[in-house]
Amino acid sequence: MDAIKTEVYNILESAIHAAVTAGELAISEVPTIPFSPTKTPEHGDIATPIALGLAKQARMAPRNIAEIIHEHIDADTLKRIESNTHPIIHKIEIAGAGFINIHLSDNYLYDTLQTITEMQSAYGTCDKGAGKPVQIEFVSANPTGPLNIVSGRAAAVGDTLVNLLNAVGYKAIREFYVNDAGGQVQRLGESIDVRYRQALGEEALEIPEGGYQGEYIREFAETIVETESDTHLQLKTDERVALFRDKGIAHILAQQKASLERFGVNFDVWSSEKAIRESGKLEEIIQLFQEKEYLYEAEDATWFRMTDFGDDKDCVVIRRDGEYTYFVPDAAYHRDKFDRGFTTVIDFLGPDHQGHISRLKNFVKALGMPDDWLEISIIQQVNLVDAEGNRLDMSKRRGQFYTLDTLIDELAETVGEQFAVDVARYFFLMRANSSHLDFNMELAITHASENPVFYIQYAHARCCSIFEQGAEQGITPKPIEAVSLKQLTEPIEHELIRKLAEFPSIVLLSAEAREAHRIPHYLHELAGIFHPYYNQHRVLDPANIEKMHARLTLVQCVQSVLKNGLTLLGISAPTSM
RNA sequence: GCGCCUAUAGCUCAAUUGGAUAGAGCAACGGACUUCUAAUCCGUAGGUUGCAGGUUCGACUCCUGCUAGGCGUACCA
Repeated sequence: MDAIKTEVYNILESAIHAAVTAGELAISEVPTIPFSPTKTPEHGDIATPIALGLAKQARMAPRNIAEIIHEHIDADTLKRIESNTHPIIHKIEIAGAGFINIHLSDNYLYDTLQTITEMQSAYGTCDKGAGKPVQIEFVSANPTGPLNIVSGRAAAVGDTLVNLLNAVGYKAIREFYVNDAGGQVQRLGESIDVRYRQALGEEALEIPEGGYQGEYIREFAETIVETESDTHLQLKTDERVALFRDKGIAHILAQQKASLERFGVNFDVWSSEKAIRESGKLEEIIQLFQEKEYLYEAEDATWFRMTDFGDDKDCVVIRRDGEYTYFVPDAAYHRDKFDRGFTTVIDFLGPDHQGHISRLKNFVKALGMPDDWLEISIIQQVNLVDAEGNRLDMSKRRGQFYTLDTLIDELAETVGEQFAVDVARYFFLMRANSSHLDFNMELAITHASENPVFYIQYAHARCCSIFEQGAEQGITPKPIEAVSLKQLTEPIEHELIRKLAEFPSIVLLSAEAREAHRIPHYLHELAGIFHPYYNQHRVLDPANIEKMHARLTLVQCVQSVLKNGLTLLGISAPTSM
């Protein structure tokens, strides 16, 4: 496809140059010619609005420009197109406001099948990223409680984006930043301490302000009592809180890791805030800021001149009590990312971190990193919608929340563990990151076509089933060289192949725009062509051997693309359902 | 008050980043299993893209101003 596109590009580009040389087109510079796949076959296979784009510069009507470009296409090429002997172009038409529509010859379709067959699981990949190292930080939930479903969404999105970036040639890694230092984990230690002492009979104790009320804290404290009894009561309170804090972090972190693993997300790097703090990097940064005169003292605290960077207020970096605010370890952490050599860093944050974006970017700028080095985007909230359409509220602090594990447990009850993960991942991925997501629990467990996950997986299973059935009848697919692809004459077969041909550009687009949701949509569309095809046309037909083999090749390609797409999403491609 | 996000079919969302006639799925209605899996397919219907302007050959997309909702705006992370 790429080679074909390039050839078409070159033909049009030289036509434009020729028109300019002939003095018929008054433009100073030939811009890049944009191509897009067409929405309807009437518009050919690919189209370009280049004539519309040149209209202003050339001071001519777009349609005229299109005509002129067409007339200046190399004479030999034109002759071959007209006589139907051109290897790739079947027809060039001017339509609408001045679109140049290119109808490709069937060779293009065969070429697509050839490419898929050759590349197999690599179909869809490319080396656009040129091996550039990219780091994606996501989830990064505080180690103070189980992962909620927003973290689940972030996990699915981040994981998939890493897959996508790697598919298009970057070297992307998954990183989880553990906030194992600071006020939140201190509160965790205090909360566990309260539950511990309560379990040992102390009364009149309350979870401190900002502490964690969750039942899991009580359970964990009771476990400590069971295994270690009351020995910790001998410690001073702050020592005991520190001990429980560390125990709690380790315990909850292990739980979070287990949940993520269950969800099919495996991080490459786990970074620790505590380690960053102990590395001395915070002091380096403070010193750097001091040298650059970004800091000043006021009200017994140290402030950063955020207003110099366009923010509406300055912010505290060292509190009155001498503690750093979270900005400092965060800035140090990002400096550390930079030092590790990533050319691009992407942070996915939760919806409650909106205020964070501009400040973090400003700190990064203050540290001298390029503006576009850090990309931050918010993964919007998730609402679980029950049968009645009611939304369940989630709050970690109030102690009642819907965890990622609960969600998968609940789904697994009806559809089994593997599909539970598949369905959850798909639902988390099918919306743009910036969109709020309504997770329809009822739809998720439906075993029918209205459930998009099953719809796509079923298409894959059907492909597999054809080969299985074929094998029973002693039919072995032939290698593509031995297949007459000309037998694929049905319009729906061409439509299917055109859709298959789109896959690599969808992958690339989705990776570069960081929009994972395009893959689920694409796969759904592909399945949406395959199912009708399957229904209308029989593949295994021993009465028509040549056609059968051509169709088997096509089905193999559909199967590959479905599988490759699902794999990018971390969703299984079942061979039977 | 200020900042970010969102507003598209009855519902949940897309729209190749400014291109041709705005598309899917649910929900509704009618039909198809002697067939490679009916977890499927075929058909019907659904729209002033929140409102008002602007930019241009062309706007769901960009700019301005409104309206409504969500989130943020800590010496918490």
